[in-house]
Amino acid sequence: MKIVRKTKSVEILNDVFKSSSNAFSVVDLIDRFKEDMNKTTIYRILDKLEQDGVVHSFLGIDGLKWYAKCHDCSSHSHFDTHPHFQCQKCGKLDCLSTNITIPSIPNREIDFAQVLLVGKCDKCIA
Amino acid sequence: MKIVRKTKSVEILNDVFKSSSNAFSVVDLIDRFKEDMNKTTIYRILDKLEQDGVVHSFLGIDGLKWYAKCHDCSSHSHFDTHPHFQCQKCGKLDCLSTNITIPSIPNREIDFAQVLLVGKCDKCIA
DNA sequence: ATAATTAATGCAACTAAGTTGCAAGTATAG
DNA sequence: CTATACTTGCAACTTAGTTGCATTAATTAT
Repeated sequence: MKIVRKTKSVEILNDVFKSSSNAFSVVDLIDRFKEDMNKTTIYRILDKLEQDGVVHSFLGIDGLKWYAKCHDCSSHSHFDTHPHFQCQKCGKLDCLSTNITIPSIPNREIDFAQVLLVGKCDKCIA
Repeated sequence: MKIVRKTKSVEILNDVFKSSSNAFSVVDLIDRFKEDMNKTTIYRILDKLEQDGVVHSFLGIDGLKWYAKCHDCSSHSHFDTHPHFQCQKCGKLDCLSTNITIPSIPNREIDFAQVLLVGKCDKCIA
């Protein structure tokens, strides 16, 4: 359920998120660390990091799973309400700091929201 | 690219969206019409209906593809900016009529947004 | 420091959504 | 009614993500 032992794999993945505020897709991480660890291990460690409140996860426009460092997540509220932006051209994805106000809907309990803005990033606009 | 011939399968799927404003997952539709048509056919027809501006598609919280009738979609702007609500307990998903204002982000071109609110529906709150 | 405990890992096999190529069927134009 | 070309079914495939189990390794107790 939580990360208990400091293994090499845990360290590697922790470093990824410590050294960058970017978001990373699991598919990218699997490819990037295919020499270092098995994809199963990656899935399992990311899952635990999320439960520990270190990262949060969400889906990109193609349904792939992405992870990024948590800023305001506790292990109780895993879900940021900040929007994510994905470039349709290069596929890159960022967390935006803009906060989104979630409308409250009558007769419904809203636990969290996923807001994905899709378009072109600065490098791909030209 | 577009629907050209009125086949039985096209009629069946068209009726689904004509007779209801609900959203339907492809997986559900495949199961529901497994006697009537092949899953490949369903994927292909839904794809065309979307290009024709009859329905719009989006991903649910589990990454599954959903379709719902378009209200304000033209075949040029396929993407509604209304939010979708999915119940975590029963899995049901609705289009909400509330409009969401998409923030504009400096140095980025935003083409469309996907807003998914996740929580409990009226029947599952109790 | 060493042994015992138990979590973490690798591997292979699996599941499920969605896609593709091709042969056969069928709606429509003429 | 025939020819054309769109549509369908089928089987095989791709890919993300999951599971079970035997093995390895981090941590705790001795």
